[in-house]
Amino acid sequence: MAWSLQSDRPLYAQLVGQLQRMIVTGVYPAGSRLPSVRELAAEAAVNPNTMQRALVKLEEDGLIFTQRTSGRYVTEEQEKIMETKKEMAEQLIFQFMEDMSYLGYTKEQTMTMINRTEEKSK
Amino acid sequence: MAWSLQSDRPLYAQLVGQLQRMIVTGVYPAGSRLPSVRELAAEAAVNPNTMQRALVKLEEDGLIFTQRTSGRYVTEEQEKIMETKKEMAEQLIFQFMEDMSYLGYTKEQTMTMINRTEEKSK
DNA sequence: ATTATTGTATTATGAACTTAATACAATAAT
DNA sequence: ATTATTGTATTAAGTTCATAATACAATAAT
Repeated sequence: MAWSLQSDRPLYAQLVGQLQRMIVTGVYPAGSRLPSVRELAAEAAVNPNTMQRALVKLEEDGLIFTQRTSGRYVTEEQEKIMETKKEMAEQLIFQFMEDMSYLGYTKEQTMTMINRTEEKSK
Repeated sequence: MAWSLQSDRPLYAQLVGQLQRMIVTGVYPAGSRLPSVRELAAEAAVNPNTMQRALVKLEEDGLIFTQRTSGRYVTEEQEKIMETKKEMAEQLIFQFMEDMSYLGYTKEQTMTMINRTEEKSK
């Protein structure tokens, strides 16, 4: 899963989302060490300050913690991670259904349209 | 449908989306006149310059046109409007399914989760 | 003990966005 | 004919965002 960044949203906000995604999908498992700020920034091709800002936000949310000069680590609490994943999915669903509703589509109509789409290959 | 604006995206971009939505859902029917820039800006509680920017974008997309000093009008082409609505829905679905896929959910799993949600009341 | 890496902080610069305050030409309304 | 409303343009100011270039203390690695 590459870093996909657009231009119509603040970078740091997008980084938060992508890092969350990497954590809840096991790219960085519970308890594992994250690459350093500088490494992550290089990977995502952004300024270290910007990556730092995203990481601080993740720490505020309790998804990662900092070990003084050793680096940052994903929380040990597997439950916290699973809960975050669930919340992310629920938020996606809620927002999507609301958007479709605003466009005038009922749940049934939306389901029908989804069924006609191609499954994303792995 | 009220103006719901957040802070993590440029205002004018959000205004474009909301205006599109109002047009494709018939709040402003084909051929009808839009409120003036100043009126729309007041409604949305934004600066006229910002609303102007959004309207220019809508005009570039061919959804509205300008009559010199009389005001702006929704396109007469009903097909154009329906097509836009369809594109908006397809874009929502594609993005949603991709996001869910990134979280590790298959189409079937996603459908199941949607089925468990409450239908939004009208 | 020395070196390298860690997170963190600071200052400066520029771009994008938004608001504010006007102003003007064209024309619809009166 | 006069007035009001229309889209449009301009200039200034402030905020947020992002990058760049450093610097420093703590500590892991050597």
